[in-house]
This record gives sequence, structure tokens and C-alpha cells, in this order.
Amino acid sequence: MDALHVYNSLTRRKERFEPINPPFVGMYVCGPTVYGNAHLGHARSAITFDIVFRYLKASGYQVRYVRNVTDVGHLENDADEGESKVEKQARIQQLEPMEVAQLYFNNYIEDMAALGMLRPSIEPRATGHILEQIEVIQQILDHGYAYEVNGSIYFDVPAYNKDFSYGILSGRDLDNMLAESRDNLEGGSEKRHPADFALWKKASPSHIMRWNSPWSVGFPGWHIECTVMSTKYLGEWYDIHGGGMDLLFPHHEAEIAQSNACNLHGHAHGKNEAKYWLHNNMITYEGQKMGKSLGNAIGLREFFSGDHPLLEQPYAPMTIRFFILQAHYRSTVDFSNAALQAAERGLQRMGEGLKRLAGIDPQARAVAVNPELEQNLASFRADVTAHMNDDFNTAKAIARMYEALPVINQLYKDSSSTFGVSPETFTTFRQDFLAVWQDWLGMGATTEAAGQQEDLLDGLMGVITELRSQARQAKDWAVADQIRDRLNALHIKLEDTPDGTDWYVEK
RNA sequence: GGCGGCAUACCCAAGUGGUAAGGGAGCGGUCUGCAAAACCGUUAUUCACCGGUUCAAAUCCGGUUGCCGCCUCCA
Repeated sequence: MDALHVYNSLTRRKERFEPINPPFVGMYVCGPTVYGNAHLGHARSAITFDIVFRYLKASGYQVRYVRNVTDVGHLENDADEGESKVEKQARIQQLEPMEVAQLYFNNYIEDMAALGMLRPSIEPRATGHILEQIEVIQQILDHGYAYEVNGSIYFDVPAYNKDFSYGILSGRDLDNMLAESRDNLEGGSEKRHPADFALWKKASPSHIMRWNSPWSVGFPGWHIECTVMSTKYLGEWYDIHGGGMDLLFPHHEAEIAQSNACNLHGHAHGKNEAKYWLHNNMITYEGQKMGKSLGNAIGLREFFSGDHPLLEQPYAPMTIRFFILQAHYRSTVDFSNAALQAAERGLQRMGEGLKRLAGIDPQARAVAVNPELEQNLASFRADVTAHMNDDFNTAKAIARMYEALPVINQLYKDSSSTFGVSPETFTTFRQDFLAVWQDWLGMGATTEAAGQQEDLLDGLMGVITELRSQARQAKDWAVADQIRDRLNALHIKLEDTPDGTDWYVEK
């Protein structure tokens, strides 16, 4: 595609992407609730929108990417007046609730950095926007789309549905929802209608995270923070709202309702908080959904360390990123040791190609231009752009990179080769190839950060491999093999090549 | 029950009207003291099943079967 198209959940169609105020693009993504370490699902969502962020920037847009941090715990269960998830963790760990939120927020940032994520432009916290949330709730009340019961404020879905239409995003019909859930409407509920949801909850005595409001000492409802913070930083009507598919209902549906109830423009004017609603699909593990409630949500840190009964080995963060990018973001992606190991090997091969790419002298390969190779390299950028323009199809972009890999290998191989490309084509290709890998896909951090330790190790290994080469020249295989075996035991792999011996530390 | 998605080789996975991408694994080969790695080549007449539309369908329509997600906190 020659222009960016995105799949919009709101219209259920792929649409041409046209920002409201080019060259500016506003994007809001639902971030984590910080009461535990991040798992694979968090990674998928963050990676999906990291790609969107990167690609929009690479396309020349000026992007403001807002990703919230939910540090209000909310309740374990709407019907309970019990403690929130954050408070529960705080009690278990004997920490201040805010300490828990900060701890897991720090961990989240660390994990995301390991996965090659760019930091968003703004990372607002729910607890930092209590006043704004109270203001918006007041407006919704003033507009008649909410009501108070015992100090709690609920969104009045039926009232809203009269003037707007509730369910526009998820394709739900309020009447069906009513008919279907009438029997689970329990007597104790303060809500007038089962579809109503809390905007403000009065705190029970055990609820520690609490703030003053005109209605009660309490805390904001689950959905309101996103409406409020997106409006504050991106306006009432902005370009992109992203999140996982599991947030589509009720969370995003509620957000749209709140936004319309507050701003009163609504879909009659084609405005539903954001112009494009993008949703990444779920991750499964051997065909089964990964979820907290299912207990099979393997944490990112466990993948990195390999310390989990389901994992056969540790997996590098970049292996995980790469694997996720090999599938389209709107498809489910199935994790398993076999699949991850396949990605690991594939990534290794690409890394090899990247290293070779740097070592090719374009002048020396210009001898005889081979039309086929020339064409492969010359069309590279246009091909990858077309794939990314098609709803960020990173799977295709990566496949295209692999199609260029044999060309890189051929050019690298031997200088007497009759294969060649023009230096101009090659130089442009090399720039593009690296840009796609590092900047568009964010795979640049493949190589480990170099440090002093590494310099020392380089020096030591230089000495060792040199001694071993001498032994090999003397055909002293016993010594040569002993060196290799001993290093192998230390997880240092030696590989003999025609030019000398390569080594690397096994992960 | 309501809403939605998926079913492509041994595994992962692209592909939504023009005659099956890519990765891994397997197999054959090159290289190599050996090993490992790397490189080259190769692997689905066929896209769950049945019917229909079309010159043409994995791709569109109808039906069947199976799997999954959301509807409750979840990315």
C-alpha cells in the first residue's frame, strides 16, 4: 500500500490513516496496572504500539504517545467493598500502597527497556489526576448521565443510550444485555441497571487508597482515568487509542460513553473519543489463553531467566520481541518452547547477516552488476514500506528482510564473485536495511551493551584463541580440543572459520 | 445465551479473487583435523469439511465440524 492504512475496531474496516491535525498525531494506549510484574501480554501490547509510534515517526509525523499507569488499585470485585489489588499486595509485602505501585512501575520500565521499547512521550499516573477525574465526573453528573447512591457515582447507561448509542465499539445491544443479565442482578447492588458502572466509589473503612470528593471519601472508578488523561493531554478528539482486545469491552466502550457524556459531541458528529481504535490480539501458550486468572501467565522476568517449570531455557528479551513481531498484531500468537527456539535461531541468522552487511565494500562488489540481485536490493525499501503501510504488517516486513539475506551473503562471500550490485544501490540498501531493523522494528539492541568487562574479556579471548591457533597449526589437536572443551564448559563457544576463530558467550 | 475471532506443511506464521511469503526443524550438498557454525539447494498441485458464485477462490456467499476470546479483574 502506498499510504498507511490501519484497521479501525470502531468501523471494523481497514481505513486510510489521516491524522486530525497533520503533521501531529496523538496516541493514547492503556498501560499496566502496577500491582505485579509484567507478563507476555503486557509485552505484546507495548510492542504493538511501540511499532506504531516508531513507524509514524519514521513516516514524518510528530507523535505524542501517552501511555497511562494505573496505580489506583480498584477493587478485586465490583460487588465487594474489600481491598484493591494494589492494597492487597501492599499488605502482603508490608509496604505502603504507593511503594508497591512504584516498585512494579520501575520493574515494568526496566522490562520494557530490555524489550527495546521507546519511552512514551507522557506516562501519566491515575493518582496524579484525581482532581481532573472528579471534575469530569461532576460534568457527567451535570449532564444527567450519572447518579449518586450513598456517596458513590454510577454512570447511567440507559440514559446515555437514549441520546447516544451504547455499544458502538463492541457491537453490543443494550436490550440484549439487559435481558441476559437481568437474573444476575442481585439485590444488594447500588446500580440501577446492570450495565451501569462506577465513576466514583465510596471507600470502605478498609480501603486505604482514598481521596476527598464532593460525594464521599473514596476513589475513582476503573474506566474514568483513561478518558480524563487522554482528554487532558490529547484533547477531546484525538487520533489513535490503543490497547489489548480484552479491553474492548467494557473498558473502551465505557471510555467512549464517558467521553461523549462529558463532551456531548458523540458519534452523531463522528467523534468517539478517538478517530482510530486499534486493538492487539491475545497471546496463547500452547493454544491456551495466558491469563492471571488461569495461572499460566508467565512473567517476562521468568522468560528472561528461564526460571519457570514450563520453560526449557531462558529466552533473551529480543528473542521475545522478534517472535512477537513475526506475527501480525491482530492475530493471536501461540507461544511454546519450540516456537521461541525457532525465533531464537532465526534471529541469530539475521544477526549474522547484519554483521556481514557492515563488512561489505560496495566498490569491490561492483564488478558485474547482476540484475536480479540489483532488483532485490533496489526494491527493498518500497516493499517494506508497503508492508508496514498495510496495518503495520511486521511479519511481512521481516519476511522481506529474510529475502534480502541471501543477497547479503552472496555479496559477502568471495571477492572474485561475479555477483555484484552498483555501489549506489548497495549503499542505499544498507542504510534502509539497518533503519528498518533498528528504527522501525526496534531490533537495534540485539547486541549486548558493551562495557569494561567486555573489553577485558575480548583481550583475554584474543590471547586464548591465538594460543589455540598456534596449537592447531602445529597439529596439536589434543591441546586445541582441550581449550575448546574447557571454554565450552564455561559457556564460551569457539567456532573455527577460514579466517580464524570466532567466539561468543552462550546465553 | 449475546458479540467476535480463528482453522494454511512436522512446529510457528504471512497471504482476503489470479494460481501457496518467511522463520525453525528435516533431508541433500559445500566448507572443516574433528566439532560447531555458516552458506547453497530442497520439502503443501494444496489451504478443516460440504455446497455455491466466478474465466479464476485459501481468499467471496451459505452450511457443517472443531478451537478460542470477550460478556467478571486481565494486554
